Amino acid sequence: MLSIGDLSKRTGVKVPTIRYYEQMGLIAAAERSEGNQRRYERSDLERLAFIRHARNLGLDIPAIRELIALSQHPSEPCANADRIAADHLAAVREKIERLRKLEHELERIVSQCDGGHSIEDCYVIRALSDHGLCESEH
Amino acid sequence: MLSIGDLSKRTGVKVPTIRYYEQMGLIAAAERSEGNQRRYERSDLERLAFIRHARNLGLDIPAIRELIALSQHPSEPCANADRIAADHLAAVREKIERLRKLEHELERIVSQCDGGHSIEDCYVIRALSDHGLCESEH
DNA sequence: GATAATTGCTACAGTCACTAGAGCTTCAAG
DNA sequence: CTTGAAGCTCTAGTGACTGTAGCAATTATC
Repeated sequence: MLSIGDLSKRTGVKVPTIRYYEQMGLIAAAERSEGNQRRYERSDLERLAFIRHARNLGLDIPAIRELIALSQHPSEPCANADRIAADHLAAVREKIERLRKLEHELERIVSQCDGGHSIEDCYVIRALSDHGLCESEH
Repeated sequence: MLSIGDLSKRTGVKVPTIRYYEQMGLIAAAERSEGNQRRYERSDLERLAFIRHARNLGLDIPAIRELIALSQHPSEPCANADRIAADHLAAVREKIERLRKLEHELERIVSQCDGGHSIEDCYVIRALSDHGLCESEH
């Protein structure tokens, strides 16, 4: 039986975050000791590792909840799990695309300004004031 | 003199967002009509366009506040403006890096699962359960 | 000029995934 | 048996808005 602190140390998930996941319904409400403290088993360790891993990959809590629900029906088809991951991948790719454009624009703006003159002539400020100086929409 | 709705239509910034920017000190509190409604001038249009442009580039509100303050001292050196933009560019690049790694890992996970079998054998679920199946740390 | 539709006002709650703090109780070690 | 660490609940704060409620003012139509 592990205390919440033990579970935290073993999974790298902070104590308040574990309680938060319980509140969000990602992990079952733990058994309690006589003094009302949470006591965990090995299976909670695995569950929490699953959650942490999914969060590290950027999945949000509803998606994780759904994946957990799915994982509890081993004989069901896995199309839904596949879809969740694929949708997330698509979202990640969109974010990258968007950030790439920003990177481009910022690169261009920064490269025209070496910080060695006055605000009056500063390309950073001018570019922000006048969208016409931009190459792409954003 | 423009109403807040006019200003909104002309800049593409939503009405509540304009009020929010006022509250955050990005735009001066507007003059009011007899009936206590905000009335704006041409200069507010420009200011708001500046803010919107900076937000579109991903700059946060404290950064924008600083840029606005800088822009009001035209003869000061522009090193600070340059630094804000360069720092932001660096942050964008870091985000892209991180998302690239996620993309890679998700790609790998998704490609091993065609959605045509059962949860039991689902690579998406297995990969989330077992970090050892991952190629990189995350 | 009356009425109706739109727009505006303030203030507060909600978003997401936590994180921090207050004020208290329980536990483990010496 | 005492002390300090760890645990408990509850509330509020993060960032940049967005949505809602309940009004007041303005504009358009008749």
